[in-house]
Amino acid sequence: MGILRKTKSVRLLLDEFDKSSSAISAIILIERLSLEMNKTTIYRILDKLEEDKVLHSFLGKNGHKWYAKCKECSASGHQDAHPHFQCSDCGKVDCLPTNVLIPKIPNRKVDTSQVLLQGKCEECFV
Amino acid sequence: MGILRKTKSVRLLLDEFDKSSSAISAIILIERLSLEMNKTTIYRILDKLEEDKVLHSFLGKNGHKWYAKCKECSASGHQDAHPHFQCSDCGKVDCLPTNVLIPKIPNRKVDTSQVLLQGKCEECFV
DNA sequence: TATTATATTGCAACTTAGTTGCATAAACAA
DNA sequence: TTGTTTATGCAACTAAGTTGCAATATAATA
Repeated sequence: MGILRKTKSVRLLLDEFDKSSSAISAIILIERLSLEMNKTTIYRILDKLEEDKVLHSFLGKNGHKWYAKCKECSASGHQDAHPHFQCSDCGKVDCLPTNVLIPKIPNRKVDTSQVLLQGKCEECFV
Repeated sequence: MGILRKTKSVRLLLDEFDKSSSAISAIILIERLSLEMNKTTIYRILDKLEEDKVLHSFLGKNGHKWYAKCKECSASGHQDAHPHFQCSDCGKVDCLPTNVLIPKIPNRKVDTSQVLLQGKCEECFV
């Protein structure tokens, strides 16, 4: 089951995602909210928000978990077929509005796909 | 610098990749070769083989590192634009010969791209 | 072949992202 | 306000991957 009670911790976490349009990693959240709540709480709330399809998660370049607000996810069945872009300079991660065409693979059933692009973001690419 | 000496450990590791056409995770190698060599040695040799473009690496579904023999990598500049497929049932990982078309992203420079597909593989998809 | 310089290995200890169990505290319905 | 259930904090744990260093194997040179 997902989120059942709107606690202070849930509100604080959601605030962070409302503040920025970029994705946020669990590590960054733990750092940012270290005075407000425990890391265990953060991991648990993130899990639930994902279950509730409020957030979607994916892995960044080091295999660390990132989260972003779901927009078109609920409509398309939470497929997250959009690519994620991580800047190799500043580390920032964004969801790209583009859709990547995943080719049909013979004899296999593709359920989910993750596309991670790396390079220079708008600010670091001068 | 990459591999300089053809040691017993290097040969044993390369043997594993010659035996199977699938990708192999560092964890699996550590398990398989536990009697032959130390995990530190395995991580170090994998690093060097990747530097030498003999292997390429990518992250599986849990953020764990996987390695596969390079085939067209050297030609295309080690871009690894091919997708990797991980079976959600048996866990096996393969390089797919297909190429995924990565769309141009305005105002950004894309250097590398990773595509991980998950679903049922040929054997588990009945 | 013996010697020597250098690369490689094993080991133990460490780092760190994420998880688990349990006692306590906060939500919320009645 | 009371009682039931959910959420939280804490400490301890798990596991992938890393680091420093002493010992060993490789390969070039004499």
